[in-house]
Amino acid sequence: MTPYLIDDTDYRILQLLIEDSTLSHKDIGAEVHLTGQAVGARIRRMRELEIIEGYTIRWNPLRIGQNMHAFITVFLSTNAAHLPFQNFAKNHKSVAELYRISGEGCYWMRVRTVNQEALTAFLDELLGYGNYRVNLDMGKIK
Amino acid sequence: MTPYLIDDTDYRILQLLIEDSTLSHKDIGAEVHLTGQAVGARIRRMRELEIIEGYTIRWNPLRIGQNMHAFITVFLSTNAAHLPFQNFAKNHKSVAELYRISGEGCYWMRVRTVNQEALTAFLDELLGYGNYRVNLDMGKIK
DNA sequence: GTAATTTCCTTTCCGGGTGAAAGTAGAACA
DNA sequence: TGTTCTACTTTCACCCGGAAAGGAAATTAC
Repeated sequence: MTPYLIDDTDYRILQLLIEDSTLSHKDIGAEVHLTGQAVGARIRRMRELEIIEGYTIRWNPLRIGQNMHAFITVFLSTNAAHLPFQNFAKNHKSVAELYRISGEGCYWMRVRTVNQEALTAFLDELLGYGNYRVNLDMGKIK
Repeated sequence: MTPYLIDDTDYRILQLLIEDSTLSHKDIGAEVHLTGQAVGARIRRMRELEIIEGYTIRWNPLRIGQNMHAFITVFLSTNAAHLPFQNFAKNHKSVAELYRISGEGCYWMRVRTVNQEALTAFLDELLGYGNYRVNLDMGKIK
């Protein structure tokens, strides 16, 4: 499969970077049969096209005591509730991700807190905007 | 809040790296009042503690035609279905994330496909293991 | 009270990665 | 055949990152 806007080589470079973004351009080049500089140029192009949005790290919240990880579906009954809710979620540091969704519910979000009390406190706040359904992470499989 | 195992300086370094892992140790040091080498040592320590698991990129699947993004809750009725399902999900490239969950449902997963047909095909396969509830991403807010 | 140890930092130094610039090969097209 | 464009390689200079050595402060033992 050759994706939109990029060729197979770009796609392989992208996959390598997703796995390990510290790979040197030279090492990537050895994989895809290019010089490091050519790889650099392709990466720069993908950044300009905003295919690559930035560089970040994979990290483990559990290791620093962020022990609760919840998937929450939010149900809002009135139109007026949307903006206040969005502001609440955007500004709350426990909300790691937030999406508008189709299907059951209005929003889906990923929430992380240090412990159960903090999650309960979060849910109490959330009740001010609408109803919710919570699923707790009981183990990452993939 | 000072998290488990690491001090405030480590935490600030971690946050900076999450935002942009290409920041030089020197620049991070300027933020947290350390030399680049001291920052490097702290980062190395966090890697050894597996707080930092690796370096990766933030990228936009939409830009290369990965147009469908779905949050799927899976319901399995029999014990025997779990292992086959896990193998299916682990090996399927459309499954971006997979968690065991508490609450309604047995598993939660994030699925990305190029288009609606591919998602439908995926769901047809999924039916071989159990039932599901699908929510489509209609817009990322955070 | 003082010496030894540990921890964490800074300074110094070297290998190697990255980006810019210049040059080259091949495809598209009139 | 000549022109242009694109994508690559080569070369070069700069800066980053890790290793090693040295120093300051806190902790522990006697």
